[in-house]
Amino acid sequence: MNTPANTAITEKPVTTIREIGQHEGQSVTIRGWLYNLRESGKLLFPIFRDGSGIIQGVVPKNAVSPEMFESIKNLTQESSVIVTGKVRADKRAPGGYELDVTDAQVLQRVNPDDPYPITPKEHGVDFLMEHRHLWVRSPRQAAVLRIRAEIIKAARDFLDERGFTLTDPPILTPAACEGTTTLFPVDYFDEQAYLTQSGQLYIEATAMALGKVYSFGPTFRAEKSKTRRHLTEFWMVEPEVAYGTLDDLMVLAEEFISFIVARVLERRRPELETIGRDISKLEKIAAPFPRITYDEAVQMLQDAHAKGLIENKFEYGGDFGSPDETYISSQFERPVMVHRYPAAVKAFYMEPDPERPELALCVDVLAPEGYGEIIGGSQRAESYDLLIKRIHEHELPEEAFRWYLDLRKFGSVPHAGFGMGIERAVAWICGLEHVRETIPFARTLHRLYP
RNA sequence: UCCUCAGUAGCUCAAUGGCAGAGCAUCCGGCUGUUAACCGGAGGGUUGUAGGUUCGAGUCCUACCUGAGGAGCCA
Repeated sequence: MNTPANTAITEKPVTTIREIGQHEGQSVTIRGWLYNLRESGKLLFPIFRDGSGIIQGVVPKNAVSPEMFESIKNLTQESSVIVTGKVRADKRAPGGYELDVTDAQVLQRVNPDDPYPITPKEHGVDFLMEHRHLWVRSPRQAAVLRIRAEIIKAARDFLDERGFTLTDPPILTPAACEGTTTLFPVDYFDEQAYLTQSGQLYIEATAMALGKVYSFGPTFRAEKSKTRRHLTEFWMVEPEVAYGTLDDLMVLAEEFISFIVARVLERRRPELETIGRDISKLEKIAAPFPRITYDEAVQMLQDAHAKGLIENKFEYGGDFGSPDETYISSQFERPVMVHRYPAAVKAFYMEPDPERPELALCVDVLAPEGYGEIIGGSQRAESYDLLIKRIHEHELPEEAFRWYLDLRKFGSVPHAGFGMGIERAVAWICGLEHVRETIPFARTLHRLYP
């Protein structure tokens, strides 16, 4: 960090607030922003943040020049500043250390006539989302974004270490995986293209080439959903395994999630504490996860209705609604894997259960604490004849799936894969109310700005 | 698409149909250990928009706009 460019500004070692404890008793420089300023007569308490943490500075009037004292006293919230001072351990400081400020170079002072809008007070959702580009500076939001990054790294490390190859599917696609009403259309020269809903069909192709593959990227759904679990643009990680079966997939899913949670607990505990997550709930997350069939889940729901625990009676054959998923997941402390749904309510590309062909070899992983479905996966239809029949049944354009059907003509094998929604996983692991806080700039039904 | 709720100062919110207010933020003043500091003072408003009822509307009625939560659909 101590490059010539930095030493031009100051001769003291440049450090971060996170690592400032290593410099106790020394004079150091930190580069950041004013988070808040308290004063008590001839004593100033400027609080600085630098992206790594927060530290309180102390400036007695008689310790610095009158000009320096005035300069710090006139600092406004979020003014950028390079601060030099001596690191001192102090029991009164929340982070354990304070900085006895000797110098503060103001790069840009925020104009008090147009002050920083996000004050250290309560704000509403609409206001914060309108100022998301500034809201990300808040300690809580910064912690969530660090955990998100850790979850993504953990997901990729897990797959990379197990012999999966990252193969990036296209974002611009000619057709839908599922219904066309949920696609975002874009002009593609003289043709109509759509933003991808899932990389799945493409990674089925690369799985036939490379064996074990995954994709990680943005996906888009034009669903008019206004709930705490929905974004129109969200990120998915999707592994796909040639010669994989539904049973293989469930083992992969539970090990995958367990690895990610363990990694966050290992490396992002301070951030989990910053956001006030109940860590004991995460410490219970370890494979194996409970597995129940769709039939068993339906029985649970009908028993619950009989006992008056849930409002609506669930009819066999339908897909679970949000309240149903919440009830099922609330019965377990670990994620629960629900498998073998009726094929009629699932996507066209799923392999039927050979023992009960009306069921699909699929699995949904429901996160605990009511966070709903974080993973959906299946063994894929293997036979050309079945697949083309399903494409027709779902009234999908056969022409657009010509290449996909080729995969069943040229060495078709059993294969399986799943997709995990990053934002829902982050919301669950962080214990957040809404997925909009799990991504730097959320795209929701009514928000395209900032 | 449907259901519910909300829109008043920069922000968070008050105001029985009867003078539009408080806290925070901003500005001025005070305080040598403050922890969303505190104390005193100042400035700051076309009450989302358009109609209607009424002696009188922030408040009641209608329509619309914007946002939030939920349903459906989904990760």
